[in-house]
Amino acid sequence: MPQYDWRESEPKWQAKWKEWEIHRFDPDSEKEIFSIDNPPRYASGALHLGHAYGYTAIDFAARYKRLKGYNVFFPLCFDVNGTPVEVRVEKVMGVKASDVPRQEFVRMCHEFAEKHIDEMTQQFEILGESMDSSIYYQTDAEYYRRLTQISFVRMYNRNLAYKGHFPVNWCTRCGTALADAEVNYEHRTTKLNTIKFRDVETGEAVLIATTRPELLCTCLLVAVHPDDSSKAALVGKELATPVFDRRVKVVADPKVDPDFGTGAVMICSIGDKDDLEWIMKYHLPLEKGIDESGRMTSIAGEYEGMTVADAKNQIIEDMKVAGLLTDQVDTDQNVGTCWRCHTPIEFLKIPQWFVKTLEFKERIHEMIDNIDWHPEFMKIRIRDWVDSLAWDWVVSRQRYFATAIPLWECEDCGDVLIAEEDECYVDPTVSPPRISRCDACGGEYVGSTDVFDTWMDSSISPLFNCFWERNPKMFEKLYPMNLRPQSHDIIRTWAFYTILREMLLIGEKPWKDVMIHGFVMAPDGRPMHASSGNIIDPMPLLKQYGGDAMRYYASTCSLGMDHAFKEQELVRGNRLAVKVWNIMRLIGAACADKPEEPEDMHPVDRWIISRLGGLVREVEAKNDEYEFDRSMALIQDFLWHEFADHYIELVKHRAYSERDEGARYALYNVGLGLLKMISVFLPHVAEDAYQNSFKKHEEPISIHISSWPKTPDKDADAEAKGERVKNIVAAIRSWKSANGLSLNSEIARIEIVGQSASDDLEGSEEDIRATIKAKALEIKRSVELRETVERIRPVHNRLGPEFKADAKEISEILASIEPSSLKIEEDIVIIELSNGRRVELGPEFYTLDKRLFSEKGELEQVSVDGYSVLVYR
RNA sequence: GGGCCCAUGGUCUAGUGGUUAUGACGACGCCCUUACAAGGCGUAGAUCACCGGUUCAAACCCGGUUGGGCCCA
Repeated sequence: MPQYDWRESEPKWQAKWKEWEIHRFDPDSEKEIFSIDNPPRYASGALHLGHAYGYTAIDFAARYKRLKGYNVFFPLCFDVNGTPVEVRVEKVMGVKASDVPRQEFVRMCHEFAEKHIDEMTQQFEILGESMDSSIYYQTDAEYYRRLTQISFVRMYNRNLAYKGHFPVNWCTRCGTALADAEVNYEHRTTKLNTIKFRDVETGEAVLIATTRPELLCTCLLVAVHPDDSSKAALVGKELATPVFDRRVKVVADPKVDPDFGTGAVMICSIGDKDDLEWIMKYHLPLEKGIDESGRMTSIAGEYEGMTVADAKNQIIEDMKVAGLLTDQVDTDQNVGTCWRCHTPIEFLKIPQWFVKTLEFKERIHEMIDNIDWHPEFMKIRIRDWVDSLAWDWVVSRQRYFATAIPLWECEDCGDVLIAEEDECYVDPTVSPPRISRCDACGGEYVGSTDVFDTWMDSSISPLFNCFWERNPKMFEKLYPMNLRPQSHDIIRTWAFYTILREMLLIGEKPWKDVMIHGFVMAPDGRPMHASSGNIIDPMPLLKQYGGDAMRYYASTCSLGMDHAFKEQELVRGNRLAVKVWNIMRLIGAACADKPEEPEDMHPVDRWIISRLGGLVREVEAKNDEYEFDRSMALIQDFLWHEFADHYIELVKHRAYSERDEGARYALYNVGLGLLKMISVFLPHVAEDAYQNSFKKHEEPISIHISSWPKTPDKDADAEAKGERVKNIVAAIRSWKSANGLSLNSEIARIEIVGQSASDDLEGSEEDIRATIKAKALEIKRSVELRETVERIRPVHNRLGPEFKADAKEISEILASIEPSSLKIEEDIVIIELSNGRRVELGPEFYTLDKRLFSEKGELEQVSVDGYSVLVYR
């Protein structure tokens, strides 16, 4: 007996798909396009479960749309930029970026990333992802970075980008500015120090609590709450700081929390965003106590040159010795940290390039509203983010491995010489400016050593995909794209920046739909973190279960939600693949020649065909909303139970020996329809089964470029009839099993008793008899046997609307009636309520479970769908 | 502290006003039905997180509480 072996099958079909080029986007085709703004995979090398799930969810959309007849644009792409690569190169190569010549370091980064790309491409293949290498890109290539630069030049020339001189988030370890989106907040415990300021006039001590005593050297102001009566006398006074003896004024400000610390707060330049607000509000000068590398400046006097942490410890020690520190307690704080290295950020005033954001909030909102968000509630998240923005987007970084900012600045007067568009791509640290001397002052132009935030590259992925600035005709044809798929953690970055950039550059939304998927969590439901030791490597799982099994896991994850990883779903995925393969093998055996649609078909044949049509419509509806978990649940339930357990069992007797055309036609077409729908999820086993059982009768070289199944009109009559046959047969099979009989054991005789049984089951008699292996089958209107009521059941949804408040009591009385004492006349049940009211209930308000008895006991009875099925052993 | 989402048998999960509350994995029992024992038929196992409210009727709608996740401050 042959068995499905995914180890052999999966690599075989992966190689064939490549050979056949079936995932190719055809730029010349007239077919409607479905384009996917695929997230360029970050060039880190290691595949994690989140990738395996996320890219597979996207692949579901790609494969579905291909079957629906679209010319699908689904690029293979990699993101090869930025600090993470730099950090890893520094670690792996044991170098520091600042110690190596700039171009040499950049070259090392390129090479490091490049090494991973083949491996990552292979990982995608193992997962059966249908990305197209003919529309490949990677973000560190000059063909890509050229567009980043052109887009900046254009924004600069339209006054949408500018150099700003105000404080920015600064990572002292990475030595670069960071956007708000790159700042994470971490809970930390730190010391809240109560220190003594001195009233200059009276010499009295004034206690102030602070977590950052090292910033005393830039203390500018002390604030108290205006309603704080105990501090009212201080307002307007002048205080002297400890250690540095700086003179600062006291003001009353409602932002002060009178219950925190001592109720008096010191304001320095610049400890945190609150300080910054106060500095703006009171027009205080900015003093630079900390430098770019995180060391104290000369303002800090004897602490100059120390790191922030050392300076803090030292100043606390010194104050202790001097008796200026009165108290130290633990306090929780949220500290902003660098997204990459988790170093606490500082606010430093270092000139940076900005892209205007704040003045476009309204237009961004309009753009957001014009996009379909899946799930819908993700729209709320991006709206909240837009509303919360307080600063423009800082796009310059003081790093190396990223797109160069294409401009030169005059050494003397700061005049900016921006590159011409046709100069791009240009690295101004290498290429000389086109004008050697500054027009204004004759000074020398020096190339900018700043690079772009890598989101400046990522946020034009739709423009790159649509051949912007390369092929206007294709751009017209492709833009806007159909779908942006991504995870929810980068709504504030990738999704937001892309909408902003395309709005500024094109004036139109980048995509019609956005699909946001969640995270794969550890099996315990907590996030996977190296520090928690709960990271699951998908590669051994892929080796153990295969690509289709991993894809099955992905198909169980609902859109937008986080999901605890469950290995049991891979087990189930394996089993489903085997089941699919076996079902299709049976069909192949019965359909050596292609069945034609016959004039007459049995009710069960018409039943399964009609039901498939309904399923296809439901699956389409779910797929169109990107709710692939819903459609997979529908498909597998139908395939395994309705089709395999019921329909196939019902027609086996006809399909083989009799070669009944109706059965073969239904088997073939329902089987192929199901196989197509499931090929979106399990592409390998679907291809294998297609090639084995269908290909010889079908045109398409692969199931993945075949057409989506047709949807025949609903045949309500056949559906009702088939359902009854199914239930009768299932009940008898179940009865056999319960009685310890093997399913192929013979039964002497079956009688099916019911008012309309002969009409209902017309044409299905032989399907029933042969399937349950009864020697004789008879259908009767009634039977001369004693009938007893076993149970009476209230119909709640009829009783409720009719009897309102009394419904509950009526239900209880009905359910409590002893069946043997029940009196029914003309189908009317009469009961009496506790309040004395007499109620007459028609048959619509209750159902009766009945049982037939033979005095001799030679038969058993099974109730199903209102029929009595009498089984004579 | 704010926004969004979630809470259903041992585990994961379906279920947006009336159901004997779905299925999967696991457990147990029976059955080798010539597509499949990686199968089939069953059994056990859930006071639907908690407290209030709306309603004739709530797992489902509303309010609150607790716990978890994501994002932000």
